[in-house]
Formats: sequence, structure tokens, C-alpha cells
Amino acid sequence: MKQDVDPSDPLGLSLANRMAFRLYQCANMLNKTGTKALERHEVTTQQWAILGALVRDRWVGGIAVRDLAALLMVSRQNLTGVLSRLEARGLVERTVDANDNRSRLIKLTPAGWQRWSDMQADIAAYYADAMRDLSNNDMIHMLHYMDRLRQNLRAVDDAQGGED
Amino acid sequence: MKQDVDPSDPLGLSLANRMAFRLYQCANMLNKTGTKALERHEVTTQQWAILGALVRDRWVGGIAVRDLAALLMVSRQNLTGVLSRLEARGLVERTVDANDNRSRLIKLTPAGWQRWSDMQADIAAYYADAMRDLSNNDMIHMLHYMDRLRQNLRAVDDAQGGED
DNA sequence: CTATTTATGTCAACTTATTTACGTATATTG
DNA sequence: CAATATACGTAAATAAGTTGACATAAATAG
Repeated sequence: MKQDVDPSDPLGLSLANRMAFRLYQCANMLNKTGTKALERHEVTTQQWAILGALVRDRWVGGIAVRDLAALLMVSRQNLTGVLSRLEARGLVERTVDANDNRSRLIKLTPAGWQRWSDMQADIAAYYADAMRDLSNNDMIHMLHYMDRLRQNLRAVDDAQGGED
Repeated sequence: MKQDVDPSDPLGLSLANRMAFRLYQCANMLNKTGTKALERHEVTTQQWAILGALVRDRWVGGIAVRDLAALLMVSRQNLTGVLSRLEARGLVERTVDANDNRSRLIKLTPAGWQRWSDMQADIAAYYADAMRDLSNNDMIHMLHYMDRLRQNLRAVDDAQGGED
């Protein structure tokens, strides 16, 4: 029987607070340790997430900044900065979208593809450590909860005015 | 039967990747929406976490920067910046630790206590939305997994050289 | 006791995240 | 068709996160 967090329920409030705090800690640590684990590739976790998106079949032909920002759930402005650094290092290219002069299609360069390939062994090793003692089933459960949370936060965001 | 992520197991790898990505998205969105929800109090989520730590009984007498950084799992350098902004706004004070001249004890000011009190209604309302459809039991399960993850990441961090 | 090592909080540089703003292009309206 | 509204990617400012570095204080070793 699912209930919303009841503002008058101290336990629910405490659990929500602990969850938010744990999320904060884990996200920061994932960023710190992940970036360190991939250090020899000179790719931060955020850049890694972008590379990971771009290798997907559906976006091999390129993806617009706006769409990539929506996928990552970050602002276009922030993405501009991250992409610029990736572009400066030759891992992604920006091409004008033939159908919309304002839009830029983001694609991996051959060097980007190679970098992604080079990273795989270290990625796997890192995840083995980061997810130690969490079974596939555990992760599936966790993903289920986090999906719920993500949907909630998206709804809150929309209610707050969304982007721009 | 718990198994580590097997580097040769595509499902495990995929799940781990999705988890990391979901964590990234949720943490960013939690920060964005939480900061917006508390906007009228002019307190970011990170500052909120610090205030939340300082109101606890065990730290009413003050906590050293190093200890607070360890609790939050952020670097001392970063914490210095956040604390400086909080101090500039009169919500925390730094006092020299009588037992160690190098150390600063961080405490809430009376204005900080008042701010914390003022925030409570908006915090509860925000959590009600953010945790919608997640029962107390769901959250307890999720905390269990995230604790496991946090411990893993701390171990990885230590193995990578830890702080400094 | 002195010399050396370690610890404390902060500074500087860089990356990432948000918001506000804007020039330019595209879509919509009348 | 022209006027208006909206969309696109990027610039600027601010907050938060990391690493490397450092002046000063405290702990440790000989």
C-alpha cells in the first residue's frame, strides 16, 4: 500500500532526508572515483556519459544539443561547455543540422570511437568494484526505485517551470 | 546469491551503467528542484545538507571542517567555499578550536537555527512531491542498496589514495 | 631537545551545474 | 505576407565539486 511522504510523519520525512543525503554522497563519490578510474583516458564521468550516449545506434547519425541535454537531464548551457571541451580534444564534432540552421548535430569522431573502445576494460573493472556485492537482481530493484524517483523529480521540475 | 559485476557479463555491465547514469540524473535533478523549492530561503541543497548536519545534537557544540567534510564526503577545499558563503550570510560561524589552533569549529548561528526552522514546511512539501508513490518500505529498501553502494565507493576511493 | 613528518584550513585552477540573457533562425498567428 | 512568438546554441555570472599546493600548527621520531 503505497503512501506519499506525509509531512506529519517523522519517519517518512527522516527516510526521505536520508535518501536525498545518500544520493548526494553516492553521486559525488561516483563522480570522484569514476573519473579517477578513467584517469588515463582523460575522460570525466560526465564526458563518459556523453560518449556512452553517442555510441548508441540511434544517435550515430548525430543528436541535437537540445535532445542530448534532455537525455542527460542537464541544461543546454552546461552541455555546451562539456561538448566544447570534448570537441577541443577531438572526440566529438559539431555539424550544422541541414534541416535547421540553428541546430548542431553532435557526433563522435573516429578518435572518439577509439577512445570509447579503449575505455571499456577500465569501465568494466571500475563497475566490478563499485557494484561489489550488488547482484543483478539488486540492481534491477534499485533501478526500479530510481526510475520512480527520476519521474517524480521530472514532474516537480515541470511544475517549477521546467527549462528556460 | 550475490555476485559481483562480472566484466564478461553484458547484463551486469549494462545494469551497472544504467545505475550510474540514473544516479547522475537523479542527483542533478534533486539539486535543481530542491534548490528551487527552497528558493525563498536562499539556501541551496548543499547548504541545506550542512545546516541539517549542524542542527544535530552531537554537533551543536561545533564540528571541525575535516569531520564535516568526512560526513558529507566532499573535499575540505570545497567545504571551505560552501561554509564561507554560509558564514557571509550569517548562518554559520567559525570559531578557533581551543584544543588545536589550526582547527575551526563550525556552528549554526541563531539566524542559522531560525533559518533551519523556517525551512521545515517547504522541506516537507518538497519531499512529499519528490518521494511520491515511494512508500516508507520502498525507501528503506533503497537506502539499503545505496548504503551498499556508498561503502563500495568509499572502498574504491581509499584504494585510489583517498583524500590528499 | 631538535629534526622530520603529518595534519589543519584555505588558496588557486579547472570542470560541472544552474540561471539569466541574447543573436539568430524558425514557427505561428492574423 | 508581416508581425509576433518560440526555439536553438552559446555567453556570462554564480555555486559546487575535484586536484595540487601551501603556511602554520601539532605529532612523531631519534
